[in-house]
Amino acid sequence: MRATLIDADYITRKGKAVIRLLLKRGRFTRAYFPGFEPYFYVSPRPGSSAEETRAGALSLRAQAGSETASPVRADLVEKLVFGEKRVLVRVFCMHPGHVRALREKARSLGEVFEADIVFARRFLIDNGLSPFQFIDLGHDGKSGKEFGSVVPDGFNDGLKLRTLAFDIEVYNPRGVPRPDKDPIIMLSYADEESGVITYKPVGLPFVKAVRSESEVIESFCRLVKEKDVELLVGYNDVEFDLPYLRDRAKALGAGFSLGRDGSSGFSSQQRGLFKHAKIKGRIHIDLYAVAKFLGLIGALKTKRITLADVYAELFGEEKKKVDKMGIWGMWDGPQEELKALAEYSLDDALAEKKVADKVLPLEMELAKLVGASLPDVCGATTGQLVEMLMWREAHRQNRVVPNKPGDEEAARRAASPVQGAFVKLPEAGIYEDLAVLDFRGMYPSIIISHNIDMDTLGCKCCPGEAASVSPLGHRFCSKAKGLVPSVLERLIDERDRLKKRMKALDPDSQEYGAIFARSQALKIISNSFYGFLLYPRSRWYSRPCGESVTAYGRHYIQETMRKAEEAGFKVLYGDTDSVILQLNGRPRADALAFMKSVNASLPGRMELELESFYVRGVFVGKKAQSAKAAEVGAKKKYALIDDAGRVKIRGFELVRRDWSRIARKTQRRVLEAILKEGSKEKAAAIVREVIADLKEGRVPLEECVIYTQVRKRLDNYAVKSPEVAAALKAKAAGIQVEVGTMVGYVITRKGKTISDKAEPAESAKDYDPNYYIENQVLPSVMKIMKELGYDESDLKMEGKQSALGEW
DNA sequence: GACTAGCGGGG
DNA sequence: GTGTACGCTAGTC
Repeated sequence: MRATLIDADYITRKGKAVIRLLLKRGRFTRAYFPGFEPYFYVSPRPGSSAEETRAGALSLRAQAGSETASPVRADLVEKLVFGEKRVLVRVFCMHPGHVRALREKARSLGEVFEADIVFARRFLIDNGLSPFQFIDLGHDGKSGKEFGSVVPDGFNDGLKLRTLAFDIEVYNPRGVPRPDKDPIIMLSYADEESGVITYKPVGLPFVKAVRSESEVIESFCRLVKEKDVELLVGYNDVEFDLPYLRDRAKALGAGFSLGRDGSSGFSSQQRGLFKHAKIKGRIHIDLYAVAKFLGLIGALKTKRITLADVYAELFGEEKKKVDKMGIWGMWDGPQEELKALAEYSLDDALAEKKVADKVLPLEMELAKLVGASLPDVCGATTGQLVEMLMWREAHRQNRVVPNKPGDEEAARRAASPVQGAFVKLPEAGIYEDLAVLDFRGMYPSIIISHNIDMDTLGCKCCPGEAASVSPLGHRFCSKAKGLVPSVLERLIDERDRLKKRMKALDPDSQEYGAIFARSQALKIISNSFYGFLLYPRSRWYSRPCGESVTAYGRHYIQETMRKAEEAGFKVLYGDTDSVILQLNGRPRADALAFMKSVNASLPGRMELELESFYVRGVFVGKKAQSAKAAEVGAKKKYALIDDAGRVKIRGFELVRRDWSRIARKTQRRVLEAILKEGSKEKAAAIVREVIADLKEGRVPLEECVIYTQVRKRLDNYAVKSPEVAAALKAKAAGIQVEVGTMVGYVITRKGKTISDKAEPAESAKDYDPNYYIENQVLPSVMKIMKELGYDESDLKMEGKQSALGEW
């Protein structure tokens, strides 16, 4: 009988641990696996034999809580310890709760390994099991029945979990709601259907009115039960919604059970940064943690990880918003306000559901890949994900897992950064006829091609040239493949295979979507390995390995640049893994031939690729502002245009909303004039024209509005900046302003200081031309124009051609 | 700059 | 639960 593995934990029966699996066979069900014992390894200290150490281990006694713990047995196993074969003592314990105490005692016998892995995860690793895998139970699979073997049996790729998103609204007359006093007023939910539960009649078809707040809470619990929810989803509900529900239920004496066994609500535990809420028999995911992870890896660009911002970025549309400080007023207000609140509430749950459907496929692929449960994977950092995978891979290769560093060691590592990538800064100017070449997956391919690994480092078996010697002189073995390179190679090979398959599929098909998510997961993990080598808490930390990777990177990019110059190209720019060449009138085929010749000399799977040819580009030089900035690498700042007129912009602040539209628009027009027509004179003319328009008052007022978000309560601002001044004026005029509100204001002619002159967009009558010329348009275009030889006075000289030397 | 403290999301 | 984690940035000197 096959079932899909969802998660694993354990229960205790007669003093022994019994692994308990959460499975899906239509519905969620449990299966039990007795007989799996916790264990750890002891590496005999020098001078002691394995047998002596084994005997010593067997005589260990330790106090674990109220019990006296002792090993149940110990055997000898051969493992690779940092690349060397050694015989280790494997010490089995009666119960996971005994391990902590016994391992401390065991340290007297030698170095202890793998004594700090969660028991259930140990089970999954040792049995080659991953969540979302089919497993064969070897019997009829009746719930609760025990079984003696589990066989991995392929992945359940089409798995659909019954997912419910929910959200609460709370009465908040004092700003921050107080769970002992302020009631939950609405609760929204969304799966295939959606609705709002409340206790005031609202008169909307999706709203169900019950009699009391208690009934709102109880109706929700009933809903979860009746729908037999498998995956409950909220947004920051670990910190807010779930505890609030629990606290209100307690205050009201209402029932509150979410667990599948009907008895429990949820339990939360601190997990580093995040809390994690567990609901018995179901999966619970807080999308806030997921969104934060996506922000961390660059998959989300929004700075604020609010549901509204995340939704807007993922779907390119705004969700409904209300002023949160005014929620209590809407609840107390007229029927229309109440309706608006219900609509907002519903939209929260709907938005969560859409976000979940969009982001969870990737998290599920990550879970499959690293072999950890969905809740474990959601919100884990990339370092943690790589570690999870590495435990599994180390086990497969019969290698012992290195121990985690202590706090002081981690701090020491963090305080010792390595030299980063090479950057050749461009000379500012306009250039034509360009080719962009870059190394495909540079750092991963360096690691694989040079077998960079803590165990292959310092090779003595490969004589002379046979080893890979990094530019820093570190030697890496060329015979025995290291764990890191071998895992990385497998991941990249797998991703290449998937990419090939994707080419043959319809991008809208379900299969394509599934493969895309897996390919994304592989990409995320592959790209995390370099960081993992230098991540201060990494078990596989190796400064020599990490610094060798960047040293090789600098070597290859510089070599490529040197060869390009040799081949007659002009190297305009180079950064980390890419170079921009000017063809100097030579055919594009020459650039391709050059690329081919470079590739012929590259080792292993390193490969230089053509990103694209470009007709024209503008580069803005950026001087390194500090030693630290130079180390990190100067920001890419250039814009390119290709044959088809597509513009590629890097590093320019074109889209920031805290500039007025006239400033942003002019900056864009200037850049386009340069890119499309190659004319800095045209660009200068545009600037002069805009300055004239501003002076003559021809620029519409709405182009002068500057938007800023109020980041904290207005009375908390010590300095009265223009946006704060405008916000205060808006508030005085009866407009709601709270944290998060977008304030639009215009700098007017009236007043002395900038703050005096700032007027809310709604009430502004004119604009101060001087301010918009000097503080908006000129600074934004000068970012570009300065580098092309203009200074501000050139652009302010209306109509006149400025005297410019050649540059 | 160099360093520390505090916050993130939610209503 | 054999366990534990971050990173930015405003504010200060």
